[in-house]
Amino acid sequence: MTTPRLRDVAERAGVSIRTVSNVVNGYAPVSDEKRARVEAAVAELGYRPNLTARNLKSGRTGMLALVVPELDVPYFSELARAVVTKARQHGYTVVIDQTDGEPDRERELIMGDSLATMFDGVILSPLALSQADLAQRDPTRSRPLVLLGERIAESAYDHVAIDNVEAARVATEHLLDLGRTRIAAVGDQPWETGETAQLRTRGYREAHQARKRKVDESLIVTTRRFHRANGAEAMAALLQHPKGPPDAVFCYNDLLALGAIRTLLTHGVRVPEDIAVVGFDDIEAGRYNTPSLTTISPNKATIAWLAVDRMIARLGKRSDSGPVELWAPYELIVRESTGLIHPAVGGSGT
Amino acid sequence: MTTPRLRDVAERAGVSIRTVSNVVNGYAPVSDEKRARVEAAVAELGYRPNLTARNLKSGRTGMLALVVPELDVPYFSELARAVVTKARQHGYTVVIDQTDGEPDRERELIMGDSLATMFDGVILSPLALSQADLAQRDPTRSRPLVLLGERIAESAYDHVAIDNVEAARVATEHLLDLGRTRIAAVGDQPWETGETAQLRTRGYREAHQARKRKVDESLIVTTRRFHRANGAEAMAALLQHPKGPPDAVFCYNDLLALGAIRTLLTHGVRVPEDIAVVGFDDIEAGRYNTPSLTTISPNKATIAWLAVDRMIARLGKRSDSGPVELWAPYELIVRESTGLIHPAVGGSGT
DNA sequence: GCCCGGCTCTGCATCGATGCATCGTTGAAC
DNA sequence: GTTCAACGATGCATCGATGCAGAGCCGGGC
Repeated sequence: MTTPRLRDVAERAGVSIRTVSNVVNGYAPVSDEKRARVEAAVAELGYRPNLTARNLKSGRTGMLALVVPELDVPYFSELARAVVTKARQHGYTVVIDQTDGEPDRERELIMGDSLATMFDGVILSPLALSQADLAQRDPTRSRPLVLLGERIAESAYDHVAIDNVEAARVATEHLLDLGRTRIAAVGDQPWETGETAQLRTRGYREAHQARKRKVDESLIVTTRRFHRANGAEAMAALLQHPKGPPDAVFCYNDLLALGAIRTLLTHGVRVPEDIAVVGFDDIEAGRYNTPSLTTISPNKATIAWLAVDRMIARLGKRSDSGPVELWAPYELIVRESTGLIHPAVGGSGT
Repeated sequence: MTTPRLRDVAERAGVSIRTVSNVVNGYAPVSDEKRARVEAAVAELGYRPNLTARNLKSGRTGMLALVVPELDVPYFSELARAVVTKARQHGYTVVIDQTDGEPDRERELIMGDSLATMFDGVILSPLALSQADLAQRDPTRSRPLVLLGERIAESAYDHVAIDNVEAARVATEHLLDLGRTRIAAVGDQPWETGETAQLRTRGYREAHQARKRKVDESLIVTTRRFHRANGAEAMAALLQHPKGPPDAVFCYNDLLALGAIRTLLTHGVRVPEDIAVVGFDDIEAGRYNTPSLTTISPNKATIAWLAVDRMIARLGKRSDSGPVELWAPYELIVRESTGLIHPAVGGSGT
């Protein structure tokens, strides 16, 4: 048995296709009698409107794509949740796609057929995509694109981010204020797609500069990715440092920090007494870790809110108001990994 | 400027619409000359096929919906990743939707218009949906639906799960084998939508029965949800138990266990010396926790694999072969929280 | 009694692409 | 030289719904 169409309902109710459409959509005035007949027919046949057809006619799908590198990275899944929730309030469905950081996959989603017709717009957290890729897009003819994160500052697109340099400086200064002198930085990525990491490294340097302290380049550790395993590995290497281990570590995200802490604890190093650790992102796992994790907390709800609002605005008006840069707030949350001992369990620290 | 259509390309290339379609899709043989002309026109105009129109004609969208309760729960995001990856290999795009456990939202996705026309099928991990809701669906006329998890065993749909009763029994027996005598169970949900939890409670009971031990009902703790906060709270309550704290805890998922461990450590209770803890799900956070978490590890890759394969099969053939039940393997992974001290950092335990 | 305005309701065209039948041309086979 | 198959290319109908213009009918006003 096939799905009933508007036409089937019309035949059964003895009215025109158009009238059924009107009833279903609550459009024009319809006499009570016909309305009742149509509604009965709809119920009997179990009619459901075909959204694909509707989309074809209207040119809009009511779907937004959210493209993130990895779904099982808490920062992204928490952010995704916020975006989905916010977009739903505006009547949009969000399709989440993960790229695994593959350039081809990101490119396909931004340039490809899907975006052109399946989604009304895309919110992208680029990882591998280069400036060149984005420049190749023709903004005047493409669907709206909102970028999340720091990259591609001078691009032709709206973008939402926090001030990574400043936030990294705040995190580093916190460690300096604790009297730590040999502060390692874990997570630098001195290559094309590591722009966010590079900004954090800059903040790390600025903090030292502001305090008139010299940066020990050998304490800046590169990691291929931002996972727990990378943090654990980097920390193991730091413990072997020729001048001895550092007395503090600024990790460029919470996963790196949690991996690093794991390594420290298994080696009998005390956190924060021997080595203090700061993370970045404020994921839930950090709040419940022992020791709980001091971290930079970007306001994910605000990021999601700004990104979705921006997208809605783009979708609404025809006026091309030029690319907009939006900054979301963040805060340093001090927990046990830098000295605060045993707060209320799971305390948010806010 | 508007998006070019097949027709625009045809005009520019001086051929028929149909020929352009053939070139774009690589269908029928086309002379090299016309092919070149068409390809040039496509490139010049920047033509992209309209997927909505294509979908309308073909009746398929190439999209599957994966519906989970909460995206930022690691178990689901890890599972989602596996499903997305697997489905992509079959040429399907997966749309992930979270329901926040709201019955209405789940119902809408299963019964509503979107499924009827926007997705070729749905893989659902039901939380709030009742048997009655599912029974109301007409399986013969709806799109394929594959259920994940334990619920609704006798439904009319394919379903993929692990043997929760047996797995819970294995986890509990592991604690009994360690010589623990007062084993708490954290996460029971004795209400309609808590079927998975109830199965785990059954396994917990069976383990005691098999060992000829009596269950202390006051050690079975109910939690509203399965988050870290719930585990922390439940553990705090258990520490106040009139007969004193238990000497082991079986938590119904890893988040509960991590929350519980956090509470224990902040109260100066040693894990596993004073209280051993077992979790369920094997999320990455448990591997890097200190102490690392002993847990039941359902094979998520297999679950995703089975679910997607089943879906593909349903989409392929017309034959209604009746609902299929598929069981995915699991294993107990012993780590520090039940006694294994300092394995290789991040060791998977496999 | 006639005309006009408003309210219902309808048919046709359209969104952009594909399935199918067909038509003209060419080359090979007899 | 004729027949026929294969090939290349095309037009029309169609997928399911909505926009638009207008038809039919009713009642009210003069």
